[in-house]
Amino acid sequence: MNTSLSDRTKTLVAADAMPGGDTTGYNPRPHCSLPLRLETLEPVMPDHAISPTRSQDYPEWYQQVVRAADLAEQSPVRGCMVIKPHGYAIWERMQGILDRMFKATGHQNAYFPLFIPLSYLEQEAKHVEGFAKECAVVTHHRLELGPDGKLIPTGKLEEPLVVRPTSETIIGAMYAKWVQSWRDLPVLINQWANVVRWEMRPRLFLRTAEFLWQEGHTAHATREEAIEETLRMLDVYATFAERDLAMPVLKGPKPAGERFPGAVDTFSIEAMMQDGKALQAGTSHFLGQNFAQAQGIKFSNSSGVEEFCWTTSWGVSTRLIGAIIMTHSDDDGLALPPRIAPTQVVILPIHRTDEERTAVLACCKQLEADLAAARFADEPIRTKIDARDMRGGDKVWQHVKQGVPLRVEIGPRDLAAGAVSVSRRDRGPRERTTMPLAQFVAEAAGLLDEIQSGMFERARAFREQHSVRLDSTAAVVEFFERPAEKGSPVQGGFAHVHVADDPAVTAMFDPLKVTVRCIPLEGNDDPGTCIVTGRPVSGRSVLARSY
RNA sequence: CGGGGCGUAGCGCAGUUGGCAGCGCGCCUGGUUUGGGACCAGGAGGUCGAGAGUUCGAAUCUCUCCGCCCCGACCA
Repeated sequence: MNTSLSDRTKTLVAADAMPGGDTTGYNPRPHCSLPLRLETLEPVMPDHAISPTRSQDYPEWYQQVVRAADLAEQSPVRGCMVIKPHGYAIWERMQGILDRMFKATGHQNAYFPLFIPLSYLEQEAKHVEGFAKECAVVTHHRLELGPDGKLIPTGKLEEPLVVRPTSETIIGAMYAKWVQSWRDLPVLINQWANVVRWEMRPRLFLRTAEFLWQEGHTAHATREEAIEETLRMLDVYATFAERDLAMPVLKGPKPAGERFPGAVDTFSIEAMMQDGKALQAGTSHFLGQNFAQAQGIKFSNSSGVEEFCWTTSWGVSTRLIGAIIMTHSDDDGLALPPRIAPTQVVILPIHRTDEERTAVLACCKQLEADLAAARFADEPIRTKIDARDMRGGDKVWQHVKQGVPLRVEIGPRDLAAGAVSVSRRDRGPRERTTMPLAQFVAEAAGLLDEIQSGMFERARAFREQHSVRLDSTAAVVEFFERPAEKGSPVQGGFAHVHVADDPAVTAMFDPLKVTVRCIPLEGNDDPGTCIVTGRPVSGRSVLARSY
């Protein structure tokens, strides 16, 4: 930004408001004083592409990252977002990988109705209680033109229909018809769908009135088999989160108060976001026979005796996109783990003349083909040539903000030298390395692998750094009330504490806005006594603030 | 649904005795540039969130409604 002094005088406020031409346009100091800027005589250059930074204003930073990466935006419908192509491409990656994992564990996809008869929801007492407050209800099926030209709903339905907040009841009703014999079991079905939960306070990806997800619903002959399924899918989610999203998670059962309405046991994977809060990134429920009894999902066992099925359900949603953002992104915008990135390598041609353009583009296309022939994570490397006619710097920053793992620039000088210049999203945005083109082709997959594991390690180190073992209520209070350190958005973190699953525990930490997230299944052979009730417990629970 | 903040060009904002709707960025065109978020010139773009009211006259005053953001209650 080579602004002359006089120009700067004219554009001071704007320069300050738009660091480096950031199109998000966030302006933290709209009334920036003129003299202050003139004194320094420095061009107002940004330190970061995203403003505010994480430590300045974490929630605002999150929204700016979503916008700068062009993932989604608010729709005209309250609480509902539009998922834009880049955001949807990430979701499609997630779908692709998870879908393969579901199939590999024996599941099939099917599709059930969006609408659920009101009476179905009433079948399971706790289930109604849990979802009643956030249901969209369809009561009419026709519109008529009123005298004032406005449309009026008419044709009242006999029985109102609920837009599914989850599909246990409608799917269970079908299972009741499908299952008769022990030979019909297990039923292992998944559906990719949208659901609606009329949330009070929506946030892009993290909590929207309508969201996309998958919901697996299974029915089994025995309790053991259903529990095994519940834990198997929890493992699938944990593997996916850690291997593909580079997001370390804790998995374990939730306390009674945090259970899915109608479940006997709810297990979750919990991830730590960069502000120290926990995000429930996936859940797997053991439903016991609750739904089977409510809906009559019965079978004759091999002895001819009629029994109720044991069912499970499990799901992850577009919330995972929010999880990626808050796990990996930095003050320059989104950073995508290579395995989930829709584009892993972006090739940026640099040229002036038409001859240069032709030669450079030819080289780019060859590189694209070479990379497609190379493999990373058992797939061709996903490459995009960005030949748009716009300034190079602008283009580079767009890809930084969109989180593309590797950027490759090819200009006439590189062409002459048979080289490329390579930048990594996990390094500084201005860092570049020049290497022979052939070497890059050979090493690209390795680089992606290094970025992937580096992102995971960094996230894990962050979580460990903000995790503590605490042994008194006073220590817990101190941990969560201690103000964030300068330059850090983190307040609190994960506290591993001995607590019983008891209302007294919930009440104790309620003022801190801290809850028991889960009781980790792994590395938790650590018996002790509950710091609130004094009862013996077999291991530590994780206390945290959560999304 | 409670508390707080806010709705003026795509984005960020200015516009307080009510009197022609502005600035910057972005966008378009032309030119000069080009290995790093360029410069010059010209241009397009707004029923000022919606409705009602007060007034000769409303972005500005009054009322109602809608939406967004933050904090709470609820949740994937």
